[in-house]
Amino acid sequence: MAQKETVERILDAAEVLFAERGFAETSLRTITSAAGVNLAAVNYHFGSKKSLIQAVFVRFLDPLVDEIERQLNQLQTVKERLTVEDLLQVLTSSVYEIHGRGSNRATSFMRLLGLAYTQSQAHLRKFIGERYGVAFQHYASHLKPALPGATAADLFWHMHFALGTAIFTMSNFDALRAMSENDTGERTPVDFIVSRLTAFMAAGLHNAAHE
Amino acid sequence: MAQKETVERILDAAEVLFAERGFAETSLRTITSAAGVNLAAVNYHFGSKKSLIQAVFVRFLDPLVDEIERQLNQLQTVKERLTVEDLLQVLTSSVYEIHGRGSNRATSFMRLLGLAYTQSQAHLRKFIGERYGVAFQHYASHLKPALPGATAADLFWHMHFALGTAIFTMSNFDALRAMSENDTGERTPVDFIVSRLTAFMAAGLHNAAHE
DNA sequence: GTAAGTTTCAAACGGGCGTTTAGCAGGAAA
DNA sequence: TTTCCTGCTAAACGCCCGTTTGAAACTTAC
Repeated sequence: MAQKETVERILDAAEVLFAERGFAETSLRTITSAAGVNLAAVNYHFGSKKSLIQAVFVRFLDPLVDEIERQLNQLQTVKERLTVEDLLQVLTSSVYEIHGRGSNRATSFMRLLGLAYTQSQAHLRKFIGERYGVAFQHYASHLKPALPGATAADLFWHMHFALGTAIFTMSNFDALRAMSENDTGERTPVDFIVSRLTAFMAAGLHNAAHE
Repeated sequence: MAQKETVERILDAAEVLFAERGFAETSLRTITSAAGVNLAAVNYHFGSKKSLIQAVFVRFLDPLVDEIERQLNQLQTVKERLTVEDLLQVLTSSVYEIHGRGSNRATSFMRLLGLAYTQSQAHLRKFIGERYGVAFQHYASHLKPALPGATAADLFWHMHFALGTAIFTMSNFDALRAMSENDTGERTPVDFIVSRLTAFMAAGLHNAAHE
């Protein structure tokens, strides 16, 4: 009990602080003092800072990937060929299913996903690729029939364009919303942004098939 | 002469190394030894590491922003209302104009632009906003008539969706191209990627006006 | 109640960091 | 020739980092 509490508290603090400042910029001392545990606890329970970073991702991604898989399979029993819009919908509703609609844990974690790409943490990218590569390929395999006429190269690039749009937007969510509030004078509702984002991605993806 | 050489060599090394590893992860010792200059030279010529980071951005962005402005003005003497495609074309041809088509300095710098968003360098975002905010607004002002029917919120969000797509793709350019080569077995030409990227962005942007 | 095993803790370790300092080299000005 | 100034440099400063250690505190099992 006491153990689980410590581990859980470290993960909670690390998830928030990594998202706010990045991995290299967040020290173990900052994490452990925010979590109210001893500095040595990280190395005792996780072994190293690298392993802690990976553990943060596992705790979030494992249930999310399972939920996506579940929704994909369920949808397939109803429709034979899924549309681009279906596939994007699966992503957002999976996040909602796990965390509820207004969760800022989700947007905070999207920032982590973005950091995983842009920060120099080769071990993390390798780890994510190894652990979630199959699930990613499975999801991608549904996109091919949804975009008839697109070549393999088309698919690859347009999928990553869409991925980039989502990751960039989500990972800078708070900053963008603050800027928009400055510009237009009113706070944009999350649902509006999400629906516009998916529409943007869908329009771009469809473009892959029409050439 | 001797001075300029040292300053220039520090900027060259810093630009490459920051892009490869990020700001916090690149030490002044790494930069100065790569540049072949003394460690203290950075603080002597730039004052601090923060100022060095800003100087890297100024050296790249100042000429680029000027070129974009020039092309915008020139285009306006020919056409009264610029299209989305025109505006995107200005961006790519400005980069080409300054660095030539195949330059990897451009893609390397795009990575820096991405890092400026995602890394915790508040001073840098503030600096960029202050120095280039006006130019950004000017560019954005051309987008409004190009997308009739879009509200201010539509414009803001779709523009940042597009920005995110570009920054994410460019800043992970090498990694993405390596993945694609793994997948499809052949190396995608830069021109193909750029043209698909702009088409993706244009399709998404047009989507803002049609609702 | 005692032994064994787990978890927590304060303290220290070696190392890398950004920055500062005091002095050196060498051309320009007098 | 001397004086000044700018560019440069070796060495050191204090600080924070991730990790390790050895003992204390607590649980569990017999």
